[in-house]
Amino acid sequence: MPATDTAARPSARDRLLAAADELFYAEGVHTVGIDRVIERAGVAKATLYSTFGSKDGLVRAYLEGRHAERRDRVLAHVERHTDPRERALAPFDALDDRIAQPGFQGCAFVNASAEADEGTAATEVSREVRAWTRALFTELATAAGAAEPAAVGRQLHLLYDGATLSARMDREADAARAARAAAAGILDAAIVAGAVAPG
Amino acid sequence: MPATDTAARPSARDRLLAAADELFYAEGVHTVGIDRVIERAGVAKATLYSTFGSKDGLVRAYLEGRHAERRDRVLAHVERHTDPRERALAPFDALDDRIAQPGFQGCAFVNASAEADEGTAATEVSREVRAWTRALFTELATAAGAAEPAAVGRQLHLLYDGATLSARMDREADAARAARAAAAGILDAAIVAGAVAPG
DNA sequence: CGCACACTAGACAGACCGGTCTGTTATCGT
DNA sequence: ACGATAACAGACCGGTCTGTCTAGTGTGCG
Repeated sequence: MPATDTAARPSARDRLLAAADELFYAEGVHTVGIDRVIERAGVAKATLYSTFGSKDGLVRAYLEGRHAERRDRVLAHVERHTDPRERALAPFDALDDRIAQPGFQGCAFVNASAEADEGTAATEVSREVRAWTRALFTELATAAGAAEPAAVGRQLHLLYDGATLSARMDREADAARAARAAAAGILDAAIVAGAVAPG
Repeated sequence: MPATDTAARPSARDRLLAAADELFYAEGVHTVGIDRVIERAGVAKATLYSTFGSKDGLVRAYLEGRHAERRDRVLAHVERHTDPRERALAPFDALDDRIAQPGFQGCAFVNASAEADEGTAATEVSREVRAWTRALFTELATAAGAAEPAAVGRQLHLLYDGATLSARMDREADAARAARAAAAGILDAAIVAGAVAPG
């Protein structure tokens, strides 16, 4: 168990994953070849293939790592609030943080699946991620007492996607805040409607 | 001038462009190689390079063709209406038509520039397209008497992007209609605000 | 006719791709 | 001390990529 060493060099797996994360996100899954990844990781090619099986396996691990990070970051923002309205808008604050980070390149899942074939890691992980995001917004809209939580959750999701895309394509730093403002309007209208027309 | 022939076979240029449009859009600019394009077009490789200079030149021509098509389609929908509110929402109807078309694969510009380097045709044409779209929404919001037309135009643009993305990623056929409903809410709130607080 | 031009077919170059394999070194538990 | 395990470096494979080049074929025009 070499990971037990104090202050030890990260395992080959971790170094591969870190290198893949940086290169794949910055330059694209298709653009970056295996050789660049193993060079940055300081790892032999055989180790990559015995660890991840294929390039697609590495891509899957990279995307699942991104998904876990995003989930944690978004939920952390949500759980800072108790007011359900604030909780429903919190994902936009999480996105705002992300956009402000140097090297922001948009949604890793959208980028990776833009030209991916069916049945590859990119399309499969993306499907999970999108389902999770949609469910989150729907839950938050329900908790906020929106009249039609499924429809409202979906509209929040549209704005969330639009902001991510605009931040990437237009390099506009305040895209998430613009989306948040629009989301607040939609949400408030739906909450009022829900209160006005109770069961 | 061989194009003068009645019912003649399209020129090599047109066949190349048609083949590129189908293949690049369906499978991606990176995925599809030159050989597949020239095979489908029934054209020699030398002809491609004497006509477009490089693959990137062909990609540029493909994307500019997509831009022209989109511009015409959106403007046609806008000009069906005289009511400025309906005009501002018309792009969502145009998008709804597009999504319903078989083989819809999302935004060609987003897909092409997902993993494109700076300075390539994909990033350059995408920049133009996005500026045009933003200007359109801002104009339409202004004409509709929205209180803050720049902010409203931007929010409509966010929803437009989100709907395009969701239709592609989630295969939801009514994404444009959901976005249109949200846009209508935002627009109406802004028009009321504009009327309530006049110059 | 003869010339210019646009096109076709396909070999070729040089780089890069994902993936396999060989051989070596170091570190572990026993 | 010893065998197993994991990692290393890097050659190698078949295939694909963009782009160039040669050579031959029609076709319209003066």
